[in-house]
Amino acid sequence: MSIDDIIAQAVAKAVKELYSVDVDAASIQPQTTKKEFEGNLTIVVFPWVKAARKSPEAVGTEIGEWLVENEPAVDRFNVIKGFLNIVIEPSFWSSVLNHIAHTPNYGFKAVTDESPLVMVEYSSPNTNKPLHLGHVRNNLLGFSLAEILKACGNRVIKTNIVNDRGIHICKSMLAWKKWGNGATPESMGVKGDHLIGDFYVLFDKHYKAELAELQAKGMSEEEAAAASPLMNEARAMLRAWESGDAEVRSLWQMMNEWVYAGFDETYKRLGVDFDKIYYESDTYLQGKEKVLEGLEAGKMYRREDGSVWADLTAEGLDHKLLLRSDGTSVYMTQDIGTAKMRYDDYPIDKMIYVVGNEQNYHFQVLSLLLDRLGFKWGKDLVHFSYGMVELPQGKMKSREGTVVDADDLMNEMVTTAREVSEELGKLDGCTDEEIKQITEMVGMGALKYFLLKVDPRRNMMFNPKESIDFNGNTGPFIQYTYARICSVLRKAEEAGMKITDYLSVKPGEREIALIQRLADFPSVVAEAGRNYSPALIANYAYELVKEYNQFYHDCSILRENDENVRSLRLTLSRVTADTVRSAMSLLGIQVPERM
RNA sequence: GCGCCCGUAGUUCAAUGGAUAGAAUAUCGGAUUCCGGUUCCGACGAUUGGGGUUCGACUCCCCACGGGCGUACCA
Repeated sequence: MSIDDIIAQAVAKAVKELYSVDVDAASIQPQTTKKEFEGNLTIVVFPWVKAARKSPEAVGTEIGEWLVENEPAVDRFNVIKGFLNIVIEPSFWSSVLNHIAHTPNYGFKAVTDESPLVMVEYSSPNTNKPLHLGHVRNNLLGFSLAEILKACGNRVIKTNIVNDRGIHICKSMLAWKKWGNGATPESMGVKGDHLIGDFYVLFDKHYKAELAELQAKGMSEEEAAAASPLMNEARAMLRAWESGDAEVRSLWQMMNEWVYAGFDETYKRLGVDFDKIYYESDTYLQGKEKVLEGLEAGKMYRREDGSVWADLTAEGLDHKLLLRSDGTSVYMTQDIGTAKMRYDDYPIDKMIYVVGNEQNYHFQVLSLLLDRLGFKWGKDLVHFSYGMVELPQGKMKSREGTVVDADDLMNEMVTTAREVSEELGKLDGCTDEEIKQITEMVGMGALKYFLLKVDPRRNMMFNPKESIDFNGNTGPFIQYTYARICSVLRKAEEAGMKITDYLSVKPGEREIALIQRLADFPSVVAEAGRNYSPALIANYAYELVKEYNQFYHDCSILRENDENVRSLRLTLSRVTADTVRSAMSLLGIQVPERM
């Protein structure tokens, strides 16, 4: 049982005995005492003031006195306004540390076949262009969320839905056919996803030129768009694709394979993966089927032009198109089909979609539609809605060419990590292979930490220069602290230092603060799971290393002569290192033993 | 127009309805003969504005102002 639980239960008992009020101990959440007051844990006593018919100060004092009398872990207390600050018996903290050091895996709930099954969808790229910074945030959030949910005792299936069909793919295909001269990733020495992206851009360039030409002849913008031969050719290609035209299909397949090979490389470097990948080319027909079923059951309606709609005005929303007048599917239809396939494949308890907040409306509608179509999980689907990433120079706009490419970004981060390390002379004496590994960890760690430390729901500013700073609230700073602890532990081992019994040691203030912080880790993970927030873990990791640095600054470790005190400090160091590594791994970030 | 989200130090981010709103960075000043000077300590500096609910509001409600996103037979 944690110290928080011990105090919460004791307080509940005190309130019951003193004021005859029944309180659920779980509802009492002791807070860490602010540093300007004396104490370790703080209880807010306002909730019981009314029942006690006494002043907040009196209630705090009475509960405090009761605790000192009846709870051995409590040494003394003070009351300020309605806040009861409790000082825990110092030697108690040694046993807390000992308990943490001997609890495997922080006491996280083990995952069994009975555990809830959560499916997390993330990444969800289009196959007509390479991944960019926005996808990077998505991928990192999705992966980290999956790790956190696993630590919270869930079975997790990571899934990806690849948008591999539609007019946008046809544009790339058409451009390649017209102007590609048989180019392949091999012949051009370019990653497949970039090659296809280039042709997509090329299509757009020609299309724009064509529009300008037509408008110069006096057509309106709309007329020009409808008349554009290039666009009509792309539309024809989509129809040919839908009807299963062999030539179009084989071109489509070949080009998609190139893109997947490129994506795989990017995913691998990002350190993310998937248990099951779905393709919209497989799911869109199922969605169509489902919608037609709904139409028959009177849950949807058909308009004169043949298009199929759902009336959501009763739910306070608008009418939503589900099948075009030509019978083809839209995005929503595909998502319905994808949901159906997934729930056919897995006994899912909870579905989480990691998708940007520009699609909030889409998921609101999807939830209603799935519910209406009889999917019992529809109502409870979770849209993990995250904010956009902006840059110091402004927003990313693909039309203006200000998109930050994921591969370029990763290269840049690792190169910078290497430059900084070399400048500081940190990697002297390492082999090339070691340098490569370390700079990869640091560069990627900087990128990941910076993107994950911010509350996912918020829009954020990504500043590459700031992210790789070895100081401040950054990945490298945390990695550095970890490496330094490893260095201390190595030296202790080289010197043959053994861990002796430290249970009788009374830790000092610094040590207690660090132990208390370490003891918080499991509840932080649980909180991150409840709130779907990797940022809580990231900020915890930072707070933890800051706490360690203060301890490190004030207390000698290797030079301490009392071997029991030294044992306590070595154990504290080891547990801190383990916790840092564990927290960072929940973010998908690796930590180096030297850097 | 309508709907949703967001407004916190110069800047980037924190703060389950709880104490004097915390960090980082930048700027200025200081400590550390010592386990990695990539450390530690201090100063400066903020809740967009106006009402309301509450013992207590950055947080909840209303209004105004400012920003973002959506409202496609795009995905």
